[in-house]
Formats: sequence, C-alpha cells, structure tokens
Amino acid sequence: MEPRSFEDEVRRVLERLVPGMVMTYGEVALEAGRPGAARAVGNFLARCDELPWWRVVTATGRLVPGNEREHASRLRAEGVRVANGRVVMNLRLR
DNA sequence: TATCTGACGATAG
DNA sequence: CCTATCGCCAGAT
Repeated sequence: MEPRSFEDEVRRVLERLVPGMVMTYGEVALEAGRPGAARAVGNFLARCDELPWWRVVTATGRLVPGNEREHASRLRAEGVRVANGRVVMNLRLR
C-alpha cells in the first residue's frame, strides 16, 4: 500500500475539526502521525485555502503573523475567545 | 546529496 | 513579556 502523503495526513486531521474547535500546529502534526512536524504543518496551511486553517494556532495561542485580524475574526465567528492577539487557551491542569 | 525556507516549539536570559 | 537560539520537518532548488 502506498503510504499517504504528509499533506493528506494533515487534511484528514483538519477535515474532522468542527466549528469552534482549535488545535495547535504541533497537535495537528502529532495526530497526522508526524510528531515534530509542526513547522511543516504551518507551511502547508499557508498555501491551502480548502482547509479550516483558522482553527489552527501556535502552542501559545498566537494567531497567524500578518493576518491576525482575519484570523481572530474567523475564530470569534465560531465562538472562540480571542484576547490580546491570541486564543484563550484552556488551562491544562495535571 | 547539500542548502535554504518558513503560519513551529522548547528553552535560556 | 520579549528576543535570541537551536532543533525539527517537509518541500523546493
């Protein structure tokens, strides 16, 4: 069997995200079976308009550099809290 | 095979 | 909180 490409793996992950859900680039990479490829995920999303790229942010909740206005707008439209240019992340208590 | 690029991430200061 | 660094990855050259 021909192994699916990196981009196809990322599509699989993004396609099952629903409005209001947000993931980090690193999480997407992990779910796609490519731990550590967070940077590659960003590069791909940068030139992919068929996917919900706005539902992906950095590990600290930062939005897309240079396009924060639109990014925040799209997120808020789905009920996601955004403040000071970043998504209000859930506190992951351990 | 070697380098370079970039919507990343963790860490040190 | 911020910047500087370094490590990592997939693609393009």
